[in-house]
Amino acid sequence: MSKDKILTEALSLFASRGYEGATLSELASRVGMKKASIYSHYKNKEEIFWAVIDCAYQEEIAKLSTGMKEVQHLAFRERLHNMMDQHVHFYKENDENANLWRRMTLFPPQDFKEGLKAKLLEYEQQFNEMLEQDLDRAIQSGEIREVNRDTGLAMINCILDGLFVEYSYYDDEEFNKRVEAVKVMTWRAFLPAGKEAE
Amino acid sequence: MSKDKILTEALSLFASRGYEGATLSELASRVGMKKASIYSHYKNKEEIFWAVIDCAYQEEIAKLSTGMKEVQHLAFRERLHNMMDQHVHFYKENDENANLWRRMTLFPPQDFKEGLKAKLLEYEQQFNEMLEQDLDRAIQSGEIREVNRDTGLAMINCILDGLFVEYSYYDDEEFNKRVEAVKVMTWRAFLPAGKEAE
DNA sequence: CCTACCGATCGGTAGG
DNA sequence: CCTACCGATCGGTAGG
Repeated sequence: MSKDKILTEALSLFASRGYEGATLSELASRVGMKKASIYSHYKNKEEIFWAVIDCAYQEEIAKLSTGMKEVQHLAFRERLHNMMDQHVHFYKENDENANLWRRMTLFPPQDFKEGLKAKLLEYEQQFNEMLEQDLDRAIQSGEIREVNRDTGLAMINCILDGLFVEYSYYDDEEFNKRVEAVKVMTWRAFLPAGKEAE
Repeated sequence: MSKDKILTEALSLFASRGYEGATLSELASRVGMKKASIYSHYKNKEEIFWAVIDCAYQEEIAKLSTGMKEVQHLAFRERLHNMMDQHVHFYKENDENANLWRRMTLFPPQDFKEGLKAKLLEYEQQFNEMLEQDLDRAIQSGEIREVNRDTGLAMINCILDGLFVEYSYYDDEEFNKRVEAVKVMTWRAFLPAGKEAE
C-alpha cells in the first residue's frame, strides 16, 4: 500500500536529514508519486512524522521485552553482556531506526519536543523496570556486589548511551574493540568484593 | 567589532538550530543589521560556519590541557572524578558550545562531514594522549589494577560520551544523581583486585 | 493520483 | 552598512 511505502521512506528521510531537512518532494519522488499526492494519504508533514514515530516506538518496545525475556535464565554477567550486544546489534541492523531515535532524543524539532520526551521517558521506564528485577536478583544470589539499585541502573544506562553515540563516529573495527572493552570494565564495576574477573 | 558579534551569535544559532536551520536573516537581526550586510564581513554562510568551528575548537583544546595540568598532583581516583566534573561543568557553563559539538559530532551537515570528523578525532587524540600517561602512572604506582591501556581509555571515553548525551535529556537533579552514580561505579571498575571502595 | 498554482522564505547579489 | 532584488525551494491547496 502506498501509505506504508510513504511511512517507510519517511522514516529513512527523517533519520538522515531530520524533520525540517526532510522535504516532501524528495519523499514523494522516493515513493514514486508527486508531492501533492502525498496529501491524499496524510493530512500534512506533521501527521507523517507522528505516524513514523509511533510505528518505530511500537517496534522498539516489542523488541525490548522479547529480548529481555530470552535471556532470563543466564547469569547476570551474561545478561549484562548480552544486553550490550543486543543494543549494538540494533544500531547495526537497524541503522535508520536507531539514527531517528538519536536525532529525536538529542535534537527534537522545537514543536514536538514535549511529545517526544514523553515517549522516550516511557521507554526508559519500561527498560529500567525490567533491569531493576535483574539487578535485585543478582544481588540476592551474590552474583554481584550489593550495589545501590539506582546507581547500578545509572551506570548501565550511561554505558549504553555512550555506545549509542560512539557507534556513529567510529568505524566498525574500532567500535567493536570499544564495546568489548566496555563490557569487561562494566562487569568489573559490578563484581562482588574479593572476587576476581577471569 | 561586528565581525566578532556575528561569530558569537552564529555560534548560538548553529548550536540551537543546526547549520541548515540557522538562517542568515535571524543572525542579522540578532546582530542588529540587515541580512545583506553580513556579506561585508563574511563571504557566505559556509565561511561563517568554519569561523565558528575553528574558534570553538581552539577554546576547547586550551581548556583541556590547562584543566588536566591542574590536577596532576592528585591521586588517580580524584583525577578521574575531577575529569568527570570538569566535563559536566563544561556542559552546564558552556551550554551552547557543548551543544554545537554534540550536533556536529552526531549530525554533521553532509558537506562538512569530513572536515568535522578530522577536528573531532584530533581532539580525542590529544585527550587520550594525556589520559594514557595518567593511566600508566596509576598502574605503576598500584593505585589501580593492571588494566589494558586501551580498555581503560575506552571505558572513560564511553562514560563521558554517555554523560554528554544524558545532560540534554534529564533535569539537573536527576542528571547530578547519575553523575555521582557513574563516578562510584567507574572507580570500582579500576579498583585494584582485593582492595575495596570505601 | 495529477497539473498548476499559492505565499513565504531561503542564500546570495547589484549597486550605491 | 542599506534598499531592492534574484532564482530556487519550501509546505500546502484548488480542482479535477
